[in-house]
Amino acid sequence: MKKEPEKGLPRLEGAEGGVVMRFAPNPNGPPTIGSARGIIINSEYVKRYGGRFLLRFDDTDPVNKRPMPEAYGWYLEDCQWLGAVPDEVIVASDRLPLYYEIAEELIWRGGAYVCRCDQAAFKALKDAAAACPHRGQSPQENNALWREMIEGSLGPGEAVLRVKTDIVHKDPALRDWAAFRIVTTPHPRAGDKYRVWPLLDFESAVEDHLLGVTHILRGKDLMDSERRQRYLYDHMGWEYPTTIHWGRIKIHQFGSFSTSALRRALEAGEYSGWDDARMPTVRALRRRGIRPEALRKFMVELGVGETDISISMDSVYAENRKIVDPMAKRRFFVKDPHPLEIDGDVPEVAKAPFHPTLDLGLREIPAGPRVLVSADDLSDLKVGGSLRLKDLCNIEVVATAPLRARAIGTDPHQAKEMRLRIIHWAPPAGVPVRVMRPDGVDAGIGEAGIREDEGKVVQFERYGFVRIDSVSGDEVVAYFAHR
RNA sequence: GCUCCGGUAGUGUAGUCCGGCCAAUCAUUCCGGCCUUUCGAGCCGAAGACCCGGGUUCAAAUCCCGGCCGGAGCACCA
Repeated sequence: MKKEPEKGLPRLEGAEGGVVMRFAPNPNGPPTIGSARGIIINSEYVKRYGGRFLLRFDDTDPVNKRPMPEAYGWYLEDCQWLGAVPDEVIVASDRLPLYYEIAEELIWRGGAYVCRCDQAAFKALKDAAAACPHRGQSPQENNALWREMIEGSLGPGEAVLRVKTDIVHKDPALRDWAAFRIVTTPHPRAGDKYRVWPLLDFESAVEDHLLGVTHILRGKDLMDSERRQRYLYDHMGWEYPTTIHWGRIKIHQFGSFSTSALRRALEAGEYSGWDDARMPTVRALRRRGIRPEALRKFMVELGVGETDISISMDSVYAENRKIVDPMAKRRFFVKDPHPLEIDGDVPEVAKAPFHPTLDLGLREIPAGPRVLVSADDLSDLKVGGSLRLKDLCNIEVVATAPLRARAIGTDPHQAKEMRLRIIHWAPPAGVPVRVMRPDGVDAGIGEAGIREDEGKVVQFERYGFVRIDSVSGDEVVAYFAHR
């Protein structure tokens, strides 16, 4: 029996009655392209089956992956921009009392114990599949020690609460994992209100149950996490949600990156900000003029396979081009401008269409006997050679250095008959433009009308699509999207 | 060392659970050609893959075993 081919995302097991799904980042930086995948796929399933999409901040490490206060808002902004407004926002660091309650119940149920081994000692025992001396403590003893952890008579490193699993489990990764540890470093949000913080496996597992999450999408690297968490669910008599794993994602254009590494590079001054054109963040893509629909389409087509994948931004760019091409005005931008003197009849003003196929009207560009052409086109400007300046006139080059030509007509049909190469140009009185690209910065002169396009995505003809980021008194800054 | 997961064209992806419709889907990329006053868009065409070896079967991308390759976990990180 064969099924019809699925298009888009694969069916979710048991989702027919609606789903509750969450995206659960640590806000230690802004959302990256990888985060976008989580945001988009989770919210896409909720759209498809109905239900609730939750945004939960797993911000329970004040030290190693210290949350950034600004990042909470960034996630909200980027979710909204991606068309995934959460139905509810949960912040783990606001909810420690809830976790304490459950921890206590777990202790009384005999599912957890306070371990006072030092880290290395416990690891040695664990690797030998041997129980530590504290494993046999009674619930009463454990509860007393747990109180000491919370009340402060035990210091960091002196005790952790462990969930009992199977100390002889063949996979060492699953043996008696730590659920809480003592941290006295103040939390960016909670300050020094708490000194006992849950670890991911406890916090995430408990929240998923509390929130009624039905389906969890997470990285393959967290497969063991699930197996660990199931012990907790068994102790508590809870039912574990359905899980789906996906492989690691690597992007050709950005290589491997981690939020922590990006943060260090940023702090070292290597980037202008989290929305630097070179950054693999959602905000950087937005600034460059990538449309959210392009990202959604791309992510849905990627699917949710367990294979580790290495993707290229080319596919995102292709999707984006389809969206942006029909609406982007055309503009002239000349990179590395060189002056060109033209003898003869050159129109004082060029009238050029804003779009090659759509009727978006015409723009007027001041021209005259002196224009600028790009250094990239110099190789086509040889003495005796002729070409067409797009929307202006046809010329024959009479000299290089300095560059000089004579006008040989304005008719585009003539150019066509002569099979002239067509290049673009800019007026000397144009506006200086800087283009911030993932691979560097281009500078040049653009037609003055670009000043009207602030915030818009336009196409610099024969150069690529850009978003006009800012227009100041004497300069325009554009962010490069793609060709 | 122990444990877990994966391997379909350059890159992704469908098909794998329930073997035959798969001489293998779609997208992107690349290469030709057409069209176009942009090196953009559009149109047409082409190239390109089941990791390897055994086994089961009338029949294997699909099931089984072994190998190889890749990724991950074994944190008081997420």
